[in-house]
Amino acid sequence: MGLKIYNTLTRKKEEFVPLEEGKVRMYVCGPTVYADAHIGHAMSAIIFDMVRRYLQFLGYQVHYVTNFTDVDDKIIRRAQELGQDPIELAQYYADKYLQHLAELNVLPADEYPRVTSEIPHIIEFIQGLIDKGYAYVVDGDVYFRVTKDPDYGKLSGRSLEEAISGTRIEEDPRKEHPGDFALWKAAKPGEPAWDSPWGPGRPGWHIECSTMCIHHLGETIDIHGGGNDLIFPHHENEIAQSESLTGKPFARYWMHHGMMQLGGEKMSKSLGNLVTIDEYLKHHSPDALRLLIFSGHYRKPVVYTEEAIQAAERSVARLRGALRPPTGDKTVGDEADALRVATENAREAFIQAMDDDFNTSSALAALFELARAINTARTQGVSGPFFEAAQRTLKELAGVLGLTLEGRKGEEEAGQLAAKPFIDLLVEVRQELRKRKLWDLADTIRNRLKELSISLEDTPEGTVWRFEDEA
RNA sequence: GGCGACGUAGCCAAGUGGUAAGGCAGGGGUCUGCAAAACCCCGAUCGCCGGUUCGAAUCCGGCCGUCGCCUCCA
Repeated sequence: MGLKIYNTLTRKKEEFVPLEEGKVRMYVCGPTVYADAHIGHAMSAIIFDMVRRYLQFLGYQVHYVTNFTDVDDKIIRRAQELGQDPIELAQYYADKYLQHLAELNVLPADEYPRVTSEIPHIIEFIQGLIDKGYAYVVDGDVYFRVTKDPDYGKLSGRSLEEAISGTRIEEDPRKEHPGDFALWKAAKPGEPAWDSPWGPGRPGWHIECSTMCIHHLGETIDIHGGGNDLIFPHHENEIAQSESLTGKPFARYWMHHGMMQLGGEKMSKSLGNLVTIDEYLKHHSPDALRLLIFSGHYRKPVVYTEEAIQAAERSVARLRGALRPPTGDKTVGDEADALRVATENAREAFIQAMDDDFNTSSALAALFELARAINTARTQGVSGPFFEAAQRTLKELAGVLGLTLEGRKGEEEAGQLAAKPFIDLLVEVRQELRKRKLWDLADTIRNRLKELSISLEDTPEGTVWRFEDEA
């Protein structure tokens, strides 16, 4: 068996074999930082976080690099509008994005290169292409010569003619071929610029990723990922540049995920149909976003709606609920045995699903089945090692998907802690009311607490209460 | 116009040749003073039409619909 990954380059699922045994070199294209990131960006980070976590779960040592584009036309324009320094603006949004990723439980990358930190390498890269005849200089700009690259178009599956016919590429008489793309852009007045052999300027978009990738991970990497909107021209051009320079395959597996949609269209900054991560986190949990994303396949689009995220929130609550403590004391017997078997089955089903090109939807089904088995066992009075093992497995496998199965933390919790003795007191009083069969008053307390997001459950062992975000 | 993906119960969604996972919502039941939580039971023949096959949601062709890329984009 083993892991299979769908490779955009070959349009097939392929068995995953890394370049170097036990190690994976992985690069994911990060955002251009000129505004608040939205949950489509979060989705990209979350999907590759899951890929990375699963590879680590399988025992691979993963070297994970993702970048920030911190110099480009949009950043410059936005900075000019705001009267700010473009590099500082980019820095601000990059920092904010990193903080959001942490809140979303995305593991930090090993490196976060940026355009501004790679300029010398980029210049060297471009010079290498010029020396080999793959690039040419015009008025301080440098362009890649697509006609010199025989397999240009192999990733996106379009020929050079197709790539340009019917497109809206502006004819630029200075370019040899309309498909030629900029490696280096001569600086206009007031723009950030670096000295280069071709005059002051800044890198084009595609060159940065190629350079960072090769610089930090080597000439051939295992996995190169991004949204499917990057296939053309971005990744196509990355391949062209990189392979023309090194003569070696650039990436062995190209992974592309589908887009997050809002209102029937791709969520995007240019369309303005977006939910920022900031906004999302004010109302919903990180786990719910993961559940929404992973309930479908990563290569398909995800439609974001308020209803969908609330359904996901309830699904997460179900998984969390399975982590509640046992209530009985049966440590052995048929019931305990059944739970042991269910645990083993869940692990197996989870791995089988994930091995099949990260079929998270199917993997989640295995988690829900395990949750049910745990709940059944709890009702039957099972506890002890098998119960603990089942819960540990649920947490572990959920963790591979980056789900924490924990309630909210931080400021809210501080306030909640302070309220605890008072809630205990109310619950105690209500118990007394129930003993005296004063149901009206007892129910009033329960209802009023419910309005404050505190739910009460009367069990045979007594009343338990919890803040609604917790298990 | 070119390239590509998708269309499965009320909603989300796996499954891609042998008679349909899972989640949310809904209905019924067990439990409960009533609830809640949990558990049990109930639901689809897979966009439409035609073809291949002993057999298709699953392969082929056509049609309809949705989305993505072809321009900055996760």
